[in-house]
Order: sequence, then C-alpha cells, then structure tokens
Amino acid sequence: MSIDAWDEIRTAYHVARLGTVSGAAEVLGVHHATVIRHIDSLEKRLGTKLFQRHARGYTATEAGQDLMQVAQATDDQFTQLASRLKGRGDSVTGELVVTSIESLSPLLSPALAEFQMANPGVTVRYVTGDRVFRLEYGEAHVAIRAGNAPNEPDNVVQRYATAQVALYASRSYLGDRALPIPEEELPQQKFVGYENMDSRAPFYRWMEDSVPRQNIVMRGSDGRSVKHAIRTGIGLGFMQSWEASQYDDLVQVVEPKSDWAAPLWLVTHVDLHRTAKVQAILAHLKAAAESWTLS
Amino acid sequence: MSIDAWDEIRTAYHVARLGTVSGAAEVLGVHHATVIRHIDSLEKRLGTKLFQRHARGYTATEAGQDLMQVAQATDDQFTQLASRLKGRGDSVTGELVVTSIESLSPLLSPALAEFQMANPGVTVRYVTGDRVFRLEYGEAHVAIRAGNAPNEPDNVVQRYATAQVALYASRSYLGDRALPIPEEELPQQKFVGYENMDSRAPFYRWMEDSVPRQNIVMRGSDGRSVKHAIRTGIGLGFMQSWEASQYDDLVQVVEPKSDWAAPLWLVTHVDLHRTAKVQAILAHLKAAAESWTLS
DNA sequence: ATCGTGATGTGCACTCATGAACAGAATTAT
DNA sequence: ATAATTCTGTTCATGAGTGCACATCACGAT
Repeated sequence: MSIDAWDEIRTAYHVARLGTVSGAAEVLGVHHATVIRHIDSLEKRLGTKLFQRHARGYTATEAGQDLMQVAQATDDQFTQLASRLKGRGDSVTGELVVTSIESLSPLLSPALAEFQMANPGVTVRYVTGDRVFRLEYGEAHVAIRAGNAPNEPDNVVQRYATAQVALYASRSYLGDRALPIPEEELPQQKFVGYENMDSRAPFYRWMEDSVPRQNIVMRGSDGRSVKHAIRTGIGLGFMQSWEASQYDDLVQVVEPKSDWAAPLWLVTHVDLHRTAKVQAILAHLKAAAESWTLS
Repeated sequence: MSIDAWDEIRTAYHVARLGTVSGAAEVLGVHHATVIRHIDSLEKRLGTKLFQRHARGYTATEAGQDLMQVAQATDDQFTQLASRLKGRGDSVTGELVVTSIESLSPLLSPALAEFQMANPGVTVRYVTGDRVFRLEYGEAHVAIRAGNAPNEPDNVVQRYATAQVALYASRSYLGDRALPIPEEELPQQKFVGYENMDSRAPFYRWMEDSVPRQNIVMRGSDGRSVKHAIRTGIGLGFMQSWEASQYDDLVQVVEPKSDWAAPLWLVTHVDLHRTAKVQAILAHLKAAAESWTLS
C-alpha cells in the first residue's frame, strides 16, 4: 500500500509550506490549476482532507501538517542526494574496481597502490581471476586485457603497453650451460607451464606447439607458483621481464621471440569512460607504463 | 538546488530494486518505454549514470545504489504517512477544537470534559471569545453559535438546543418582594447588563429596548462578572436557567418571555463534517443536550 | 545449430495532464 | 463606497508524456 504519486506529495508540500496555491505554483514552475488538481487527486487518494480552502489560500489541516513534515524531510534528503551524486561525477572518490588476468598482478599492483596513495578518497579494489569480469554488468570500472584487441560492444578499448615476456631459468637449473641456448635445443629442456594454457597468451601457444607434452614437468594454476617453480630450478618458464629482473637467481635463456609479445589493452565501459574517476586511473596507468619501458 | 522530479526517483528506485526495466514497469503499472525515458531524464538531470545498461537488465552503479537507499527510506516514510492519514480519518484522535461564545461555557464545559474522558486519544481545545472563530480558516472543528441561524457558505449548520434564559435576582436584592414582579414594574428595577450588548442575543435586545439606560447600573465584560454582580445584589440580570439553578441565593423574578429564547446551532465546516472525529463530538453534544431539557 | 524467451530500445499515434483565459469571491487600499 | 489586488476554481485548446508495435540483442534449452 505504497503511494504512487510522489510528485503530488511534493506539490502538496509546497502548498502547505507557502500557504497559497498560487505561490506554490510559482515556485514549482507550473500553472496554479495544476496545483489544485494535484491536491484534489492526492486528497482523494489518501481519503483525507489535507487543506482548508478559503479565499485567502490553503491552510493545512493536521493531516496536511503531518504530510508537510514528512515531505520536508524527503526534500532535504533528495537535495543532499543530488549534491552527493553531482559531486561524485567530478571527484575521484568511492570505489574503483580494476580487473585483469592474474599474471599482470606484479605489474599493476604497485601502480594501483601509488594511485591510492595519490587519491586518498578512493578505495581501490583489484580483482583478478580466470573468468572475464564483464564491464557491462558493472563488475569493474576498468579492465586490463591481454592478447588480441577485445571487441565487445559498448566498451572503449585503448592500446596500452606491450607485456615483455621472455623465457627464464634459475642458475641452479642451468649450471654452467652457455647462454643463450640454441633454439633447436629448447624442446629438449624441462618446462614449467600454466594450468589452463588454452588462454589467448601467444607465448603459451608457442609452448604448447613447440614443447613435447612430457617435457612440461609442472603446471601452476597461478603466477606465484609458476614463479617459485622456476626459481627452484625445475625447468624453464615464461615470466614478465619486469618481474624477473628483480630476482638475481633468474636469467634469460634466449632472446625473446617477437610473437611472444602480448599487447595489453585498457578497456572501460562507455558509460563510465568519461567520468573523472576513470580518467584519473587511466592517466595514472599510462604514466606507470612509461616507467616500465625505461627499465 | 532541490530535485523537481520525485516520480522519476521513484521509477529509478524500482528499477534499482528489481534490476530490470520491464519488471519495474509492471510494478509501476506503466509501459517499459516510460521507465526508460524516466531513467534517461533523471540521469541527465543529475549528470551521473545511475545504471549500467545491458541486455539482461539494468544494474545500479554506486550512484544508483545510493539513490536506491534514499528512495527506499522515502518509500517507507510515505507508506507510513499514508496509513497514518488513512487511519486518522476513521479514528477519533488528535486535536479537536470547539468554539462558542463565552456565555455558553458553563453548559458546554462539562460535556466536553465527558467527551475527553470517553475518548482518551483526543485532546479537546475549547476556545471562547467575542470574535467569531472562522471555521473556513481551520481555526475550529465545530462551533456552537447562538441567535439567528448562521448563513456562511461551506458551513453545515444543525439546529442544536434552545438556551433557556431567564431574569434572575439575588434574595438580598429582592428582600421580601412578592414574586413574580409584574411586567409593568420591571423597567423601574436596577439591571446588570453586558458590555457589548450589540450582540445578536434576543434577551439583551429586549433589555436595551425596555429598560432605561440609567437603570442598567453595571455592565460586565464576561459571564462570571455578570453572575457575581447579580449574586451580590446589584440588580436583575439574565442568566442561563441551568446555571442559575445551581445557586440557592438566586431566584427567577418573572416567567421567561418566549422571545428571550436563544436558539443554538451546531456549525461545522463541510470538509470536516464527514470525519469520524467531528461526528463523534456532534453525537456527544446532542446527547448532552437531552439531559439539559430534563432538568 | 536453431528456436524460444525475455530483455532493451525506437518511431509513431494518441491520450491525458497541462497551460491559458476567464469568472468569482474576499480582502485591502484609495 | 468603490476600486484594486490577490486569491481560488472552472472550461477549453494544446502539447508533452505515454502506450503500442516492432526491431534488436543476449542467453539458454531443446
């Protein structure tokens, strides 16, 4: 039994507040006849007289005063809401959800942390996972995708950076082997792969095609386990160049092939792309990418 | 900077609550195209995207969820308001303002007190005064008027009772005079009158016409002072029979003339006459009048 | 693969709420 | 007293908002 004529309540509110139909009509920007009709309709709807009509104006009955108080509170809340929402569009506050495949985590995490430091009003949520988080369902504000250019409707995609990926091994695995390893000897090496290598990543496609299955001696389901396996010396494996360079015990075994390069894409939803919050994170991510290419 | 489209907020609220435009349209009883237009209009008005649109429905953004919470509270308050007002029309609660000329106070006060005892939910305000309290301004729910039948528009008037008025004097004034005093001797007596006797009361009109002005030795501005003056023995004066009968020292000096009788009228405003509260007080007042004629 | 279902989105005809004009009433000013 | 002002309230023409029909798309089941 809820009321389905909020505008009529709003009209009655201004009539009760000002005391006259004409005054309310002027404030509301409508004709006074409209105000009268709203009041009549609302009174019929509620089954109660809200106003005493006389030639000098409308005076609220008890019911009318009750309604005025409720509507007063409503008007205040709506006004606050409006200024909150208006501000939200132009300021960088609230939640900011970024998603990517898990393997980009070591690259993005520092940049996101920096962004949060620079914008204390925002709480960053960085969600990774195998399943693609869909922007059109509002699951994330911005996604970093790898591989071929995404082609989803209502998504604006920008070329981002190129993930430098190369084949690494630990010194304990290599021993005193000469580097680089000749390309024709690579298939005989032991490898560390990824659990579900049906991913679009081109370097994993190369591994599946070039390396005999029995030589992929371990598969990890996430980046950390793969990284640990390589450092332990189980075999060769792909890693982000940026991440691998942080570990002294890892060495690059061959010059990266050109088709291993995985292009990265910045993807946002059309509706959110214009907002200041999204623009801010995009600018920050691009700036962070500049520093990657330098190192 | 307040929002002037409450109905659109209501529409957006249901969309956010149900997740689909079609569902909201069904609940709201409008076409789904209308819902879409409301959302578009509201988003333009607020300058913020409230929903992520996709083929499976609308999911609320942060802004949309914020709006939903505010609107949820509003809906609750309006629902409570509606049930409150609906109930108020059928129950006898709240304020009840009764007005009359001051001289009827001794008659009405006991009846009003009884009414309040019988209806604890109501707070009775009994206002008396020389100035006529106007029902059309909402100053009172019911008025008891004396004299000629009131003829104001939008007022429903009912014949009530006849105020029994007679001429009284104290035993100290009369001494051992024989009663009743012959009518032709009355003008030579001393009298107690009323301050503003231009009132419509017929017995005061008789006094002005029949008694020489110098014999009206005192005039009171309210009923109590007139009563005290008569009891002190200053002269003859008009009193309500019902009130005078309570004082042993007062005696009726002549048989009441028929044209002294002042008819009483129950007056209510059209808008309030149908309400249960007004009907209750009217019934109670009529019942009280029954007991007067008995005594 | 194909069909079915349930959703959004858009152009067009129409209805209903709105606005303009006028009448009436009461209060205030001259 | 009379005029002027400021309200309410009603009638009628019009336009904005609504409903309808159809197109389109995504997902799921057969």
